Amino acid sequence: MELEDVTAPACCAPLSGPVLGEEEAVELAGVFKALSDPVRLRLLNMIASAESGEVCVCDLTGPFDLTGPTISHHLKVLRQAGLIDGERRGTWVYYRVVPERLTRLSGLFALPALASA
Amino acid sequence: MELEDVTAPACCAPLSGPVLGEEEAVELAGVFKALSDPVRLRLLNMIASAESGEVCVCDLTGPFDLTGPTISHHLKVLRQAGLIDGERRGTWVYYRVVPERLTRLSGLFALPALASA
DNA sequence: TCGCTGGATAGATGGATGTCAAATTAGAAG
DNA sequence: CTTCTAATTTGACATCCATCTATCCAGCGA
Repeated sequence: MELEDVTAPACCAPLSGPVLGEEEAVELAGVFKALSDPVRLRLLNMIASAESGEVCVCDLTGPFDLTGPTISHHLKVLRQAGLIDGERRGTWVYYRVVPERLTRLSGLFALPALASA
Repeated sequence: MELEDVTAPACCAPLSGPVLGEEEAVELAGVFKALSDPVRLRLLNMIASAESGEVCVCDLTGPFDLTGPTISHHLKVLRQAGLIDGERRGTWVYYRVVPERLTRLSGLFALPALASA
């Protein structure tokens, strides 16, 4: 289940911060691209709101009118973005969120006052 | 400079919240799609970090190795996502961020504890 | 070992998207 | 009115992406 994390040093400085370099912009855009699909957002929502903190893939296929491979593809994209992490236990695979990744994004949209005076 | 805002009722409930409906997911995904391009992220960054709170389009074209129409296109996407707003004054057009829109996004990534016990 | 099931991968395809060149609109100045 | 500049729109093109079908891999049990 190892998968290269392309977005390691991404973000942390708010969008209104000093200057967003081209490289940082590319990395950040990658994360947002992973979030730019309704199915992936719902998948992430289901995983993030799970009572046990994790969700079996077998429970993620049902709610969607999509084939298994498609769901698998979306989970892979979320995984590559570093937003979720998966583990195989026996026959089933379980996914959970990567908390640091989500809380980091939160700080991006802070605004510095917008003092008009 | 009027432009339909497709994302009006989007967001507010955190991603780890109850259940993300399909419609909400589509709207939210639209906002993230607008943020999923490096050029647009840098544009938003420049606008959000402007001293005066606004930036002339004429100052946004230079930093990029792109043509005017392309920059204009990206600004339109950000505008349609409700992230920025533009105003024409004489010959020039000035863009500024829509603060509510950015601060809203911030709350999306809050996590409820992740209590493993 | 064989077969069954859950999940991932590979390849193909239709639709979306970033980019540019050319044409168009909006103001300002002669 | 004409012309020049700033910015957007239009149309075209290459690329990317979500989805599918078919295939393959990993565990479990008989």
